Amino acid sequence: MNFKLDKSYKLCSHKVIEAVFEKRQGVKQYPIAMNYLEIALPTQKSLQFVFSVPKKRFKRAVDRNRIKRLLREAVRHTKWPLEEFLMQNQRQIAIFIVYLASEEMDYQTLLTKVDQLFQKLKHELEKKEPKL
RNA sequence: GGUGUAAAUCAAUUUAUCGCUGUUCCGUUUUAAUGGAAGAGAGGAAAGUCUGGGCAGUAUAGAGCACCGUACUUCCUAACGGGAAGGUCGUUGAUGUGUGAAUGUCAACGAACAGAUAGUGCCGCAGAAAGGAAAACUACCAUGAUCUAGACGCUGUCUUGUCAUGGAAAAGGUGAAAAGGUGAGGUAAGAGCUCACCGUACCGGUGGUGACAUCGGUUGCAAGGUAAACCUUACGGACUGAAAGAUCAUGUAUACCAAGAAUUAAGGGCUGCUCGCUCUUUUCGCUUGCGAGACUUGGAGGGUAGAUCGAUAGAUGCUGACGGUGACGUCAGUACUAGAUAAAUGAUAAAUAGAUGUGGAAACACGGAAACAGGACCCGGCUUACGGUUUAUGCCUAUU
RNA sequence: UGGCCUAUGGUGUAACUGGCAACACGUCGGUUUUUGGUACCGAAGAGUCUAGGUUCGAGCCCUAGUGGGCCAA
Repeated sequence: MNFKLDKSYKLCSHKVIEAVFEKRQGVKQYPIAMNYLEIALPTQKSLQFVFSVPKKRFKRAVDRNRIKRLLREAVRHTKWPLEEFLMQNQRQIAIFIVYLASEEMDYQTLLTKVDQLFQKLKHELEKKEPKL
């Protein structure tokens, strides 16, 4: 089980991010939305993430940073089943995570939500496999 | 005890597990990945972007105007619109002196605090009049007239009214503001008309680096407010902004450079037309001034996306001595690796300690890191947000 | 990151050089109509984003803050 989440998991390429939003594939579980796309990434990792908290809802940088840190912590603990599944099948996906709520939530609820989302995502990817 | 002001100071600590971003060291292999260890990792405002610099690039012979900024004095500083000390003025409180107008002392707080006889503008409504020493509503005084009414001592006199001419600028009302103030003399009534005192202006002496202070004198007091209205004076200011800029890699326009050649081109004017003469063009606010020019050949390389540098040891902090009223300066010692890039400091569990608060007579119990807030080239300030602790001090209240 | 603009009834805009905050639409009441609309008559509704300052007087001038918007890659 890999609990690491270092720089190589960070999605930076403008082109890939734009592509993710053009496809509009996503799973949602309040207060989090994940847009994803299966695409060849310039890394050996099978996953890359963007964490986003809108400035319109959270005016202060302190609040945005705090929520992003909590999300990153939750993802770090729950991503391993999905990552192993992708590694076995030699697939790569980019994920754009957006925080939708306008209030800060505690770590435990975020952890369960993120876990549920990754399970959903895994199901959808399993369904799609035959097409490829 | 309450409340205000000023200054100083803190912005939790420890352990375990799982992680994040740099640095150093030791390994592994496919040399760009990966494993391990050590040590480092947000603020007093990191914020607002209001300012001053460093740094970088571009521009610039010089001068004037325009534009922008600053504005009591002296000093500090790399510099400042910042700071220190001082001056003046104002407000409030306390307390004196004087018949009064005024004025002294103490304390706290505040001041965008140069110039209003350089000029221009504005001052609504109200009011006679709002800036020209002007005006005359009520009221005042004098002289004349007699159409009014009344009294008496009745050919007249007096009082009152009305009208006319003149005096005066005191009183009233208006207004934010009405042209020195108080007291006395003076006068037909009045008036700095005169006098004393007060205020103010000017001149001179003394003290101070200076703003100013103080003393004395004077044919002055006739000319308000507004410069956060235009403006005047003095001083200062080139522009851009790390997304600056440099290097690497990629490899192409005619902006750039050099040489050659040429004195040409476009538009306007003079003329019926051509030639010719003459003016303008450009330097990006304008003028003056100084320069340049179409074309050909050669050189040199633009944009997009990316990497590295720029980029973290400095006008640095702390301690001590000396100089200075102080801001601050000098010397000595000592300490200090944040450096990310859609952007690192987190999560979980426990312990220590723990303000306000709640209950209680007290002991104590409960409760629980909590306010404002997250670097983005770096420093000096200012402003704004905000929790606690300590010290000093003004005012109010209570007790002794 | 740097620069600039703006805020006025419920909505959209005025208010010139500082001097009683105006207009349209909408809202409400009435008249007309069998009823509704149209039309006509009338009324209410801001004290100018917030806090200070300058001034006799501030929507306007100055300072600080808050919200909204725009430009530069």
